[in-house]
Amino acid sequence: MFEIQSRHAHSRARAGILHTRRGTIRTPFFMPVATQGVLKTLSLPELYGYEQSIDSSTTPIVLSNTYHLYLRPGEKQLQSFGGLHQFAQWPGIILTDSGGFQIFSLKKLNTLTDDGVQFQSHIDGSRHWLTPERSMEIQSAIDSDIWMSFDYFPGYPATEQEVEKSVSLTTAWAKRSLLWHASYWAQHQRPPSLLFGIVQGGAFPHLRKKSAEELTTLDFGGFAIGGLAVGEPEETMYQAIEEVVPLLPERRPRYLMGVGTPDQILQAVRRGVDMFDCVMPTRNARHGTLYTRTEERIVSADLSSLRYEKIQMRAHAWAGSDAPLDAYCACFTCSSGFSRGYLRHLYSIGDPTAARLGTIHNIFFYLSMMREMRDVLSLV
RNA sequence: GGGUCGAUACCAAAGCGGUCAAAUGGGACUGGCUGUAGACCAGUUGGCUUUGCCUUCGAAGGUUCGAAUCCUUCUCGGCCCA
Repeated sequence: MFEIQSRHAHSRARAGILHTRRGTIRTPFFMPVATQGVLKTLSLPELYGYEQSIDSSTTPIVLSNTYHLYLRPGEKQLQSFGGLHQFAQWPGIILTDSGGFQIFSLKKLNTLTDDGVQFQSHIDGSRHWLTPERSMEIQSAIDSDIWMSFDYFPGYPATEQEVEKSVSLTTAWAKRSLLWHASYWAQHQRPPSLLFGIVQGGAFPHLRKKSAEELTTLDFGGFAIGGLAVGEPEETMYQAIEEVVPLLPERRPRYLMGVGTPDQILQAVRRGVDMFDCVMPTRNARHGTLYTRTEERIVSADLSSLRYEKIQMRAHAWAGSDAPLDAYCACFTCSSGFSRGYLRHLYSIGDPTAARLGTIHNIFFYLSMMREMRDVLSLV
């Protein structure tokens, strides 16, 4: 399922190939976040084309979300369309988050029990139960290719007691997720989806260890590190990664959930992480922050640093500027010849086109950066 | 020419004797966004030697302990009558 192709001489970084039922992906990779089956301003077929144009040797992938798709359009519609791939016209790979993160991000709207969570919809206030089994069931309706087990993350900061509870609940729920997944695919002839477990434990080393040890006794297709980049110091996050990675099986992909900035991704790759997702490139694009290269290559040849700038497109500094957004970028936005002055104008008047052009560019930046990392790792 | 209403910070617009450097919008400027509820949120928007001081509410006078708020004249604008 996962093959390691090469290892970096000066870090734990590795290049590999993850086999899924819908194609293979080269690692390390980044998944754009299409929570509700769209990349907010960009349709999935558009994204597919962009992903392919950046690296044709790997299958495009996006992340989507169980909770959000359950509320709208709902399992029935997803099933009648034959899953999210057909519904959203996405021929690539889909990884679905389990909805566990929404226990945290929508915590004012739910009640936790050992069995699962009762959510109050953020849309109309209606009440819904989400359990490990329901999460699996919904992911089966979405028909995604990589499923995440239903986990519980208490937020940060959290007391040792709260984190302990999140670890034990996450392990219990991981077992239930795994059981459901196994029995579901035993009854179906199609190639099965992968199921990943999620390590919790917050900033407590012994709890991270406990969580990793408990989960790795289970037969997951990959392992995620959850509950990081939520307000803790960056150094704490790196320490947690360094503690957890050696406890995870070498022959399974490692996924750092929700991370992060370009630098954080590089640092995590160096610490042995293979997969990432983050709303940063897309949300920042909508809000006017764009990433640009300062040299032709973003990633340094020794995988030690990145060369880029983060710019505020709304800033007065760009008013009237005829400079290109990013002279080294091949994305639609950059190759169309728009000046920074014009792009600033679009952000300034609040036209949705600004969000679109910015999203295309930032996604290109992130995916190009990952491609460069893979290229560097493949050369060693 | 007569009458009448109005003139407040970048714009619009509250305030109608002290608690006003002046509500609220908009605009502008700065930031922030990390398994996406939120194409959003936050801060600043007269000056300074900033727990306070100075200048400001069309202009000039005046009343008052105290005026953006009351009075007089003027300037400009809207409306009505000639």
